Amino acid sequence: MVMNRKCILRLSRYKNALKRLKALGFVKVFSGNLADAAGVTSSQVRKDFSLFGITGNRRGGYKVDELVLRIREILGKNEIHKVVIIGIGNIGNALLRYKGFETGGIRIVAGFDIDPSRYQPERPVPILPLDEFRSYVESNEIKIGILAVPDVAAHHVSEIMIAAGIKGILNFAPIQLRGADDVVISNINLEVELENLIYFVNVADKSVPALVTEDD
Amino acid sequence: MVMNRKCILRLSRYKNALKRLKALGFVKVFSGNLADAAGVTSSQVRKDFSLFGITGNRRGGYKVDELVLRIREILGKNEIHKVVIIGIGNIGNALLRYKGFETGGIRIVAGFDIDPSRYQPERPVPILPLDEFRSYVESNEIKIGILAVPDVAAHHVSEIMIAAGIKGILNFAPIQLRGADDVVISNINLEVELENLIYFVNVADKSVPALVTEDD
DNA sequence: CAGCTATTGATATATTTTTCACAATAATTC
DNA sequence: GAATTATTGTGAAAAATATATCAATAGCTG
Repeated sequence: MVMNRKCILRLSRYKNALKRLKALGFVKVFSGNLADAAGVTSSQVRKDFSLFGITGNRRGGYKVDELVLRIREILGKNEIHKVVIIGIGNIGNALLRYKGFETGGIRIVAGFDIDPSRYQPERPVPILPLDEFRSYVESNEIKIGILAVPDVAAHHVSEIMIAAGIKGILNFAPIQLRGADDVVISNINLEVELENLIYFVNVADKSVPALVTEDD
Repeated sequence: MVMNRKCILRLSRYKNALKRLKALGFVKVFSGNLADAAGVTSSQVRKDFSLFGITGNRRGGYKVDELVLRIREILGKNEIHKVVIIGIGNIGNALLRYKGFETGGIRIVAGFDIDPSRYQPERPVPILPLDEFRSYVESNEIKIGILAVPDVAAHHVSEIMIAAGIKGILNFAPIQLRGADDVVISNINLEVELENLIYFVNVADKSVPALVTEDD
């Protein structure tokens, strides 16, 4: 089965698109509707679905509720997933306070930092010393962590995370971390993204054909 | 010339890798060094370079300083690029205060919001009423904007940005925005990224071969 | 300074990803 | 309820992307 990261990313987008379509009153959708809402082709939608064995009705499309449930199941979103953050600076703090995950089965449960002035162990989402990271992760069976420390610390901290048993890291530090054998790492690099925009805005200025980019 | 978004993203990463290699004392690099540092193959590095007419010396590799300068030139990073943010909530505020752009030629110059309690017009990086967005963008010739408003407002605000003359949008709202003809949009969707990690961590649990993902 | 060696740059090959095309078929119409 | 139509599901084709190969050659060695 040829099923890759991009395909999963699209699955998440389909789920989001479905949420919007549902809010608009859709009870069933056709691959074309979803394609429009998610910004892809209808072939792509059907192909993606076929990879995961998602089926609809010929001529009848897909029932929105069933489809959402099926996608959530594939994405493992029918359970709650606990997530921790290391590095409670600007970005880490913002993510710690970010609302809007919970509906989707993602719950940020704790933050960690080395700076004692940032500790807030009594809060509902506590900010704890980095020293306590490993025991917390182990006793709470955390698998996913967000890394939001300065670049110089990033590699070191990623090793701490992996040693503690974290299996998925969302990395905001501006260095490209590489996953170990059984650890998945997603890198989000704001500067790289902005550089990309700058590049394409510049070439557009030079009247090269317009460009639209997707994330992935 | 087959030059796509991914290729530009890699160019940014090469630049970052070069910065690190330089700090390590490298004066010249071979495609293999860069490949290792950036997590790609050496063929990929040379292919990317050839697309932009970047040349080295056979047997002599590439001179780090020249290479960095050339890449910066291609990315348009030898000038300062002014960036604005709309939506000074958690994320927007964090980005407004984020250090580490300036070295790279990116400067966040102002934030905008509809909530008067957030206005701070006297700060070095002022937070201004959204009403003033258009005139500010026009008189300061801003081309790049970060969109960090709640999902329900995202589409509307993106139209305001485009109407004001913004040509590149970095979108943090959890809906997939689509670019107009001459507007480039990059979507960063935290929930989608986390869902992705969750998926791959889950399949890894089920002892499927290990997966490592790259951003893009 | 002739021969050797490592590396680029370019072309060819392989792989991955997307789109196309259409048979199968479920809903709708008459 | 037969004919028609719209939509899925999938295998084949095309396009895009990445890797491998190798001749050309710049630098190194003795």
